Order: sequence, then structure tokens, then C-alpha cells
Amino acid sequence: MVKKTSPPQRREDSLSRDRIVETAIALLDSAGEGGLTFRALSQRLATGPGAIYWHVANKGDLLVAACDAVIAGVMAAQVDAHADAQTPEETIRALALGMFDAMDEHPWIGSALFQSAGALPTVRLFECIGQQVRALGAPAAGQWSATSALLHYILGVGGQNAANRLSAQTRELDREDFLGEVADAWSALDERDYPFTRSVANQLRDHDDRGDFLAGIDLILGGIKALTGTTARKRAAARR
Amino acid sequence: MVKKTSPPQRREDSLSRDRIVETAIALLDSAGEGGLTFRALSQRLATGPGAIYWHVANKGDLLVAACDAVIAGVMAAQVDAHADAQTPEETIRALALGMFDAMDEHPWIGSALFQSAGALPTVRLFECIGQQVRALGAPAAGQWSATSALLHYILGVGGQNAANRLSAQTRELDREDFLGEVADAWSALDERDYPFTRSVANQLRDHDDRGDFLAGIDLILGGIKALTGTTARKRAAARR
DNA sequence: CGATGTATGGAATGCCGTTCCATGATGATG
DNA sequence: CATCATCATGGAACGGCATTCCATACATCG
Repeated sequence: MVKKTSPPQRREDSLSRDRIVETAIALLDSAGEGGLTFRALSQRLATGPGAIYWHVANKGDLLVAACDAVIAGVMAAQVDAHADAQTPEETIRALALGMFDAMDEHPWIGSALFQSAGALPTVRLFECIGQQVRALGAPAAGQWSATSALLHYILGVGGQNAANRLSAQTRELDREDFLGEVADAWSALDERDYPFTRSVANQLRDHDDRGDFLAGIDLILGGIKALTGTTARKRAAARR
Repeated sequence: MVKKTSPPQRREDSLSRDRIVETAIALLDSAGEGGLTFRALSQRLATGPGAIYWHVANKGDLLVAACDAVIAGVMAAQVDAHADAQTPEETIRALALGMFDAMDEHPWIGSALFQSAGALPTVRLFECIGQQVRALGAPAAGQWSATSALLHYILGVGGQNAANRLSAQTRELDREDFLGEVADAWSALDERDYPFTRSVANQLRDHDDRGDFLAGIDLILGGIKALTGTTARKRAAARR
């Protein structure tokens, strides 16, 4: 057996994975995706870049850890807040909105989740959704694809929103001006080639991100419900 | 008035935006997302990095242009192949599968589309989907959110697939081994915390990406159909 | 009091996007 | 044909990044 049993604290102000991740999140929140550099991080932690690598494998690892810390918080909040009876449908809606709000507060999560495909943060989300889809009574064969669809949709919206934020921030515009510019660009498109986009350009100008997001969730839920109905009917028919 | 009227070709082998974009796509296809560097690009084009900047604003611009070239091809193929009568539903399915296949062939598109949020490539896709959603007879108020939902779902799947590819490639695994490892990891999760994920771990092992993707599209289409039905009924009721 | 493995932080490396600038090529002008 | 402004090129140089290396300090154990 190895020695181990090392008393956790060596120094008062010692570095630790948790403290690094915590600082990384603060850095990402305040300076955006591009704000996380090992130089800035080591400065905030009053150390050198080399020391950080003792606790963290590389930048990707750090980003996944930061992402996971936030996601774990959101999932836990869901469990706490809605432990009491609620329909699975309502729970999925609340869960999705929780993710939306988290991605709104920490825009970098949207893109970070794509770099950590299949890793812990995504699995947490997948599990939470899957449990509710199962509770929804979706046919066993469709649970996998229904859960995947919800997950991909949530990640898609998050990623796209994050990208929009980044683009707006790069060009030093606030949300309203940014949407205004895009709407103007859409209105200026050729009527023959882009009739639909032109016609909805004004809806873009003052649309409700959160509401639209939820509408998409509801569409998928509607599709799942239609599916369960059909299968239930088929099963009933087979039983006769 | 300025002089202008410059004859397009100065030299036979002259650089041009198109040639640069073309080479960039080849580079991305062969070497992956990280393979596109101005150094590698200038080498393939037998020139210096500075010359490229005469035709292209920066790396982001180049990536968007490469993305747009591919997307434009996919959209055009859709129009050509399905100009004849088809239900909007079938057209949307074909369109989505076209995007899926394109993202499968050029994995970098998945992530590139996130960096070009709101830019031309996304708008092309949005327009194509929107026209079909409209043709589907979705209520006017829901066309925006239905189109957005489909778009976000498609981009979500593409991004996630691209991330998986990248992760597998980094660890030098082929698709099967990669899925196997993830499935093993899922099976090893705690039964109490991850019952759903554990239970579908084996479905992951040999699932059909394309089929699952289409199943998600169908869920959203199902939701839209349910929506149009309700509204149509409401309208009919109001008319009585 | 050494010895040992843990932990640190600063210096050095190599690659990247981007900029700069001296120079070549081109077509219009006289 | 000579001149010239403009378009276009490509190589060198800059600053910033993730990452690695290594000399050193620390806490604990024998």
C-alpha cells in the first residue's frame, strides 16, 4: 500500500483544484470566453503558470471542470426546488429554463459544453432529462431519442446564444443594438431569395429569447406526447 | 467617378478569395479544425501569410466563408433534387438529412457554424427551413419559433457530433472504440445517481446517429403538427 | 537532522494570428 | 515608349498563447 494519508492543508493559502476552478469561473464570467488564460489565472492566484498544471491537466480539462461546477449547481437546484410532486412535463420545462438561465448568466458555458461532449457535465444533464422522459411514459424505444433530442436542442440554443453574445461583445454592441443590426441586415436581403427571413426580421427585433426557447421545448414535448399516444393506442389495439 | 474596370485576372496563378476558401476547406477536411492555420494555408498556396490577408479579413472571416461555401452547396442540392412536388414535411426531413450528411463529411462545420452565428450560412439554413415551415401551414405566430427550434436542433446535433469526432480523434480512436469507451464509462456510473444513463448505455454502443437525428426532427415536426391542428380547430370554432 | 516525495513559480519553447513593409506586377496616362 | 499610381505579393517581425522544464521550497517521516 502507498503511504498517502496526507493531511489536506499544507499551507493556509495553498493552491487547490477547487480554488483554481472557482477563480477560472470568475475570470470567465468577468472577461468572457477569451478571458481565461493561464497567465491571467496565475496572476489572480498569485502564482506561476507551472503551479496550476500540478492540479489541472490542461486548459480543456479546466474548462470542463468549470462547466461541471456550474451544471452540477443547476441540477442540484432543480432537485431541491421540485422534489415535491409535479408533472414530468413541468419538471422538464423547469429544468430547461434553469439551463437557459445558467447559460444566460455564464455565456461561456454554451461553447464550453461543446468542447466537453460526452464528459461529465453533459451526462448530468442527459440523466436529469432522461429520468423525466421516462416518467413521462414515453415508449421504451423512444426514450433514448427523445432525451437526445431535448439535450441537443438545449445545447444548440445555448451555443447559438453564446455565439451571439460573443459577436455582439466583439463589436461592442449591447443586445438591443446587435439585434437591430441583424434585423436591418435581414430586411435588406433580396426579397426573391429570402422571403421568409425578411418577413420575420421585425419579430427578431424585440423577440423574447427565453419564451422562444421554451416554445421549442414545448414543440418537442408535444412530439413526444403524440408518440406516446400513438404507441399506447397501438399497444391497446394489439391487446384486443 | 473612379477608374475601376479592372480586368479580373492579372496572372494565371493569381491568388483569389475563391481559391483561398477552396484550399481552406481542403485543409479543414484533411487535418481537422486545428489544421487550418495561415502558415499551412500559405504553404499550400505557395505564398506568404501576408498575401492571404489581402483577400480575407481574418481567420474568422475565412471560416465563415468556408462554411458558407459548403452550406450553399447543400441548400442548392436540396432545391435541385426536390423541385418537384413533395410535402413540406418530407422536404424538411431531406433538408435536415442533407445538413447532417454535410456535417458528417466536414465535421468542422458543426463548430464553425457557432462562430458565425447570425451570419450568412445560418441565414441560408434558416430561410430554407422557414419556407417549409410556412408551407406546412403552421400558424403565423408559431412559424418563428418552430423554425428557430428546428435550426437550433440541427446545429446542436451538428456541434455535438463534431465535438465527439474531435474528442475521438484527439485520443486516436475510431468511432466504434470511442463509443465503446463512453458506453463503458456510462455503465460504470453509480446506479443510484445515474439510473437512466446506465440503462441506455448499451443503446449507445451501436446506435444509429443518422436515425436518431431524424427521430428528433420528427418529434419537432410532430409538435408543430399538433400545434397547427389545435389552431386550425380554434379558428374553425371561432368561425362557427 | 537528513531524506523523500509533494508542491511551487518563473523562465524558456514553439506555435499561432496578425501586422508591417519592401518589392514586383499591371494597366492607364502622357 | 516612359512614367506612374495602384493592386498585389511574400517574407520578416511582433506579441500572446498553452505548455514544458527545472531549480527550489516545503512538510512529513525515519
